[in-house]
This record gives sequence, structure tokens and C-alpha cells, in this order.
Amino acid sequence: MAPPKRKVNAVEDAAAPPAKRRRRSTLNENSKKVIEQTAASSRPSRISLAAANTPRSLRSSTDGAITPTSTTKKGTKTPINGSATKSTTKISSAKGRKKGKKAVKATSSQGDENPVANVRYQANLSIDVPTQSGPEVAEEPEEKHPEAPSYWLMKAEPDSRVEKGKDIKFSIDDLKAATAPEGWDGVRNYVARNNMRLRMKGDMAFFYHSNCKVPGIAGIMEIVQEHSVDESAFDPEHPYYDEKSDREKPKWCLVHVEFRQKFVEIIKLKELQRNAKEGGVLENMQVLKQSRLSVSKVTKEEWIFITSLVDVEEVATDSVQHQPQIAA
DNA sequence: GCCAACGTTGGC
DNA sequence: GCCAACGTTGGC
Repeated sequence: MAPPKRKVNAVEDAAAPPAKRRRRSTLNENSKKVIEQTAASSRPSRISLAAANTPRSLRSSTDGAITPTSTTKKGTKTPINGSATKSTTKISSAKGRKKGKKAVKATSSQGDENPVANVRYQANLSIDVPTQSGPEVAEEPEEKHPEAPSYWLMKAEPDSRVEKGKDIKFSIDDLKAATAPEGWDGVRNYVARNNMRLRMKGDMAFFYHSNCKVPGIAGIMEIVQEHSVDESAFDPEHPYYDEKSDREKPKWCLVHVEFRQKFVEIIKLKELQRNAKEGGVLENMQVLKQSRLSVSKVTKEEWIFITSLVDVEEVATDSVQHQPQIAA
């Protein structure tokens, strides 16, 4: 039944302009800071479920300029961590073709000459990847250390697709255009949900474009609000309505995110897969092993490595921001 | 609780 | 559009 859904665009009112893929972007100061910050810290992310069950409608603002319902535009782009030079660690060999490649072994290794990859990260490795199993898998996440952020990868479909009369399209540009924290609703998969429950304000996440021409990581966002009840599950009109979800005992939750940066070039799935070969930095990356997971974990090592793939130079010279430029 | 059938995801 | 992977359901 309810398959792992993705971000659903609230098209009810303003059917978001089918902003298709664009190109351009830079990394904003904020993100830069975050990246450096996260790169410097380390902690096994163990989280606690604590959390506020806040209706989706309850949108909060994290820093000024936020209006109810929409989003917040942030970002002034700037290059990522200086040390994060572009290094693509070309390891040819497309790892698996069909989606959920039953990926490789275990043993995370470093990313070769990638300066960033030389750092030893242990990050979230302490968390076991939740495997598909009963509905109530890992119901209660463990404790989380509040000092450092955890990293995630969340999928959304950038191309229009109508479900129950509503376009569920949601791209990095849509998020960028939002003026208020965006509730990432529609997740209807237990493993993904459990991952969601592990999130905390301050955690960072990759925005992944899926089910599109060039799937891959399009940018970065930040979790700005603890998880709360996903109200869309109770709305019969909503694409992701779940008749089995009881309001008294909500099954699904969401987190609110804010745009942080859009990569100049999308980091293609293919590239991620190239680095997921045995011995590759991404060999254990959850999303590459469980491709159908709409919300997955990213270890710090993976995070650092992936952000290092961003073309820093290009980003650095591109100071323009926010304007939606036509891609291609 | 096992497991086959079925349905969905999502890369290609 | 195809189809592998895999989550969910439901019979037993």
C-alpha cells in the first residue's frame, strides 16, 4: 500500500509554476558555514524521538523573512569549504544499473585524493541501517546527541506528476522559492519515517531529484523544525491520504526544511554510483542500497565527500542567486 | 510467523 | 515503457 512517498507539493492553491530544472546557484554563506561546521564536528548520531507533534499548518520561521505558508529564501551563495575542492574520484564502472542495486559490501574507505575524504569520519555509522521489515520497525529511535547535526538525503520529484488530481512535483527550485519552512510531507514508508523521526533541527539534508531525466542531488537544505505529525495523512483529498492513519495515533510525520543551496550542477546518481563500488566512499550509502527509500541517512563521511564533488570554482564566481535561470 | 502474490518505485 | 527491487498484504 502506501509506498514510500516523497515530498508532495501543496498545489492546492497556487499550483506552483512548473519550474523545471534550472541551473546555477552557488553555495551560500550559511551553508558554507554549516558544511565547515559539520565537517569539523563528529558525533555518532543517535537521536531521540522527542518531539513535538505539530500540525503541518504550523509553520515556523527560523529567521526572519518568513511568511505563513510559503517559504524562506535564504542563501547567498558562496563556495563550500575551501578544502573541499572538486574531486570526482573517477572510478569507472557504473555500479548497478537497475535501481535498487543490491550494493556492495561494507567497509567504508576513503575517497582517494579528495582532501576532504582524508578526514576520518565516523559519523552516523553507528546507526544501523534500518532494513525493511515490519511496520513498526525501530519504533523508538535512540538518543541523539544534540551537539552536531546529522545528515540525510530526501527525495522529491522535480517533474510534474499528477496524483489524485494534484501535482506532486517539487524541485529544489520550488524549495528555494518557498518563503517559509517547507513541511516535507507524504512520506509513507516506515523506514523512511523512522529516519525522519531521527531528525533534529539543525540537521542537514541533500535534496535529491528522483524519477526524472537526470536523477541526483540537486542541493542542500536544513531541517529547521523537529518532526511533527503529517496532517496530509488525514486529508482524503490529499494525494498521500492514508485511511489507516488514525489521528489519535498518528503514523506519519514530517519535518520542516529550508533551502540552503542549489548545486551548480546536479550531482548525478551515476556519479554517486561510481563512488559506490566496493571500497568507494559511498559503498554503503543507504540510498544507493535501498534506492526506494525516500528518506535515507547520509554519514558524515559521505556528506563531506559528496559536497566535495560540487564544483567550487564555478560556484564561487557565481554570485547571483535566487533568480531562476533557465537551464539548458 | 511464513511466504506468495501483488503493487509501487524509480532507474534506465 | 520496461522491469528489477522490494514493501505490503493477506491466506494459511
